[in-house]
Amino acid sequence: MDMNLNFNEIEKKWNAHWEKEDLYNVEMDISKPKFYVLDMFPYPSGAGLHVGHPLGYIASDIYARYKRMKGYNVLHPMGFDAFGLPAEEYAIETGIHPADSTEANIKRYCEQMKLLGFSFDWNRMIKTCDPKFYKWTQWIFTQLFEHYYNSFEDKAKSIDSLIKIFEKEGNTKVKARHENKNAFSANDWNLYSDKEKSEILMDYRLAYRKVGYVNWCEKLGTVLANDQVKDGISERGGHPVEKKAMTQWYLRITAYAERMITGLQTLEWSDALKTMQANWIGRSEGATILFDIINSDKTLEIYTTRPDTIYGATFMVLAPEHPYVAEQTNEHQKKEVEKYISYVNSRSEIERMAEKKVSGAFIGAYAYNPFTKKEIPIYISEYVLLDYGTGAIMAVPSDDDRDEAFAEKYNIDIIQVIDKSDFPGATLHDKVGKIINSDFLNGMEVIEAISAMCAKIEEMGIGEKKINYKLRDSNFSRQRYWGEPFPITFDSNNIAHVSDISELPVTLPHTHDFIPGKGGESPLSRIKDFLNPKEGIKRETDTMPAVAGSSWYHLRYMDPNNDEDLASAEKINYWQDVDLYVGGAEHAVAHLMYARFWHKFLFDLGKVPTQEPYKKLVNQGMIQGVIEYINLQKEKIDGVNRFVSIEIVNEEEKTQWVKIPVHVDFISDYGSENSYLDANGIKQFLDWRSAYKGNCSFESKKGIYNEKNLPNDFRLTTISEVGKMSKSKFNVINPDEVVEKYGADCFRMYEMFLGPIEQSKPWDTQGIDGVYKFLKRYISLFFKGENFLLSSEKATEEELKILHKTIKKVNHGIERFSFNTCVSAFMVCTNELKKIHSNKMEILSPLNILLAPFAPYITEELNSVMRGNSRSVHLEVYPTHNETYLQEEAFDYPICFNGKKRGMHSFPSSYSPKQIEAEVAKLEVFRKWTEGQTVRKVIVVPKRMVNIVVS
RNA sequence: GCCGAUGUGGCGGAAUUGGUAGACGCGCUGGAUUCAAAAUCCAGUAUCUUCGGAUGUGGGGGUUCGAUUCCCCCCAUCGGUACCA
Repeated sequence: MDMNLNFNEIEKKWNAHWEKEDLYNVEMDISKPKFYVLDMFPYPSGAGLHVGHPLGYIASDIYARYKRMKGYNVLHPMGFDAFGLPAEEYAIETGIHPADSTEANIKRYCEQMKLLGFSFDWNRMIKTCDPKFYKWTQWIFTQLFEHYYNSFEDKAKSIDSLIKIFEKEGNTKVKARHENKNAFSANDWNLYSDKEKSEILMDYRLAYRKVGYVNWCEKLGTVLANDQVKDGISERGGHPVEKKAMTQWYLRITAYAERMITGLQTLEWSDALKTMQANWIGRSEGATILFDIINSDKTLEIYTTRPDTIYGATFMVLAPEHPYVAEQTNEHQKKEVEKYISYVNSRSEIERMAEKKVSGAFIGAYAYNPFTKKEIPIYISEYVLLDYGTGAIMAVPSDDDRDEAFAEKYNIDIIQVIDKSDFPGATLHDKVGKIINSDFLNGMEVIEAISAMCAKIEEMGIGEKKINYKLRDSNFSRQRYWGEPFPITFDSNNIAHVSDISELPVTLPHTHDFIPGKGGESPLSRIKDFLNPKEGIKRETDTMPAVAGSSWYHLRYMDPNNDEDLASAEKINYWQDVDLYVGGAEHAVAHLMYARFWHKFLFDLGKVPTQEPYKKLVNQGMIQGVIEYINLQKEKIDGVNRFVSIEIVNEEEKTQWVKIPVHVDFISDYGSENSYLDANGIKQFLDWRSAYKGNCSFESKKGIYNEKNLPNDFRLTTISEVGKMSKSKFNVINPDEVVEKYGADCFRMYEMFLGPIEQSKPWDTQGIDGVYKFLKRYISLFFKGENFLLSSEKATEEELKILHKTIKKVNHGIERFSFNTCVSAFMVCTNELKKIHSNKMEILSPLNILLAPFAPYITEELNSVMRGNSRSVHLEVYPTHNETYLQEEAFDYPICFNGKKRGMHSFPSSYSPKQIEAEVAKLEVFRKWTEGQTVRKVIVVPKRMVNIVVS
């Protein structure tokens, strides 16, 4: 072995070795406790793995290796989230089939990941686009279709059992999550046609079809989920999005809203994430109240969280789309209402978000306030949303700022009903104060009044307590090619049927005609064999969204090749749930909500033994890239493009310049404040953007040059901005070159050394030399001169202290997920051992084991030389520290008076604080110091100080 | 607006969770080695200072013998979210 290790060589050697030995293969083993460490699997993008991806993978790998060495049976798999829009967009651009580009990207990702020495069990690799995998995604969908949510038992039950109830007693006694409120008897049910029955059942299913307003993106040719739309623009591609009524598949996630809220308490997730989820679900307690409409037999149902303020309700507001608008508007107001509705429809999503105007129209009808006994006008306004609550509100201008603004604009009475004078800091939203002007509620506190009013309306039979959620059922249809087909067929009556398990998977047909159809036609509808498998049978041609596969993939890793079940009961029972889940916070809502929902559903089916899929979750921060631009003058001068170094562009003229992004590969001093393009970089830039070739000038303090006469020391300073690493910003840094230069171990340790993994930070390689130096110094511990030489002498007390101190710090650091402090501990340890020229086997062997999860290659190599190729260092037991070596014989205690240091004294470190206190009192100096003062107390902080408090 | 997080040297960041703030690394300064460079090693590196100290963890107050850590108010940055009744 050579002291100047060739990292790339030993990486290749050990990778091959580990693969041959199948070192990281894991099987069920009931003799060991299990531990499941999971990374959010990546979407295999064309840009390859960038330096940000591995941040989480390295952390989870260290933890997985650590747990394995602690005696756990660790499941640590990796796979690919392979369905989705980007591959399809790429396919439309290039004609390359998504299956082919995805496969190529996966291959590249695998190679890159293997390079980094992760201990994944590659035998368990999964891809969501693999029919063997999506067979079970489809199967779960069939189960959602075949179940409804029984609110009485608070779990999903089969549709068959619901049909039996309908046949016996109709739907009046059924407590379930559904939308339609029409009641029917057993007799009614039995007389319904198949078509009618199927429509009623559809209203109960957990996977159902309905007409809904969806986010339609014409450019992408598909429907998008709410969280794929940002500011009225699609997250992917930035195209405009509009509301459109379409018949779509939905998943009744709202049925699980309550369980998803309560479940949060059991999770070891960050508070930030838990509140994000809680806000997304948006639970609110309130009541529905019925208001009679004057001169009509109809009643208007509203939802409010503040029934106590009903004496202040001076008008009603409906959503413009509310069904009553058409039937209750009187002749006189018709014109105005129609005008308002067309105004609302003309306003795009973006406009509505940008400017919130107070606007509305009176429909000419009145409602009867059952408490004030007054007739109050009914308005429509866009600030009331159709799909929240009942789509109608009682407006209390004294206690809601939107209602107040509306009342002011339309000159409606405002009646104060709450006296908040006892609560000076309280806002309109705070539920505090005394009720006034409210008859029987007068004098009550708000909280008290709410329950009194709830009781009253229930007694009067005009309303009831109700819990509402902001969470909406999730749209599950995409009119796209590259996704899981639905296991659904329609018969000649257009009744939907799910495929039997024997017919699964419904394979995605191979075609090159994957361009989205106009107006929401799915590409699959153009494939006749797929569309009409049999005479009179039509298949569903939409596909599932990308979140489908990732909602349950954690279970498939447990038993990835099972053709009989999504995973065998035995294996699910053994592996249970994910103990540690690591991934980016960008999936905080969508993916984690779906996964929790599906997991709970599978729990109801008895498929999984746990309520929650991911026990502990760590969100790694993003490693951002620096985007580099050069300045180009907007106007060409004599047909010449003028590029100017930023230090000579002055502030006022900034508007005359445009920023041209430059590929980071051409930049010198990348990531530093003074990054620049040198002459060579400019040449590369011109080869890359050949349109500028031969017609541009470059200017810096040095002077103006063209590409032909550029001096070698020319520098064009660039503008650096921190932003997401992305192919389109030309700032993706792949780990490959870093690994080639410094080695995988160094790359791993450097990424951990950057700081806490939860934090986002821009990538820079400024400090990587420090880690590289550390590794070289570490290796040099094992050498004397050029020769590998370790001493078998017994270790000294001092050496043992250094070792055990490090073991303690590293163990503690790993447990807290604070890997940067672990790396520091290794550096300190190496420096200290180096200083005393320690080269004892007894010290270096355990130290090497300690370092193994961080630097798997180097430690394996050293281990094999040290112990003669015996056993992989990764199969060793992780060292634990021995307290006795950490104790010092004596410790110098600063003696302080009221916190001020007055002297030092040495006490044996085995002394307890009490013993020290007694000893201090006996000291000669103590008497001298305390003369004439009262000693209030003596505080002994072990290994820190003795403080004497006097007054 | 609301919710959440963060704020410590020139920089990335430590601090055993209330106990000597600035570990470790980068950068910088000086030195050794070298014909020279790289590499390596050694020393120094918060600020002010009359060299005894004084001041310092975004700002202001509080609790405490003692606060980066706990409490209250304010400021800044980042992330999420928004007519949700």
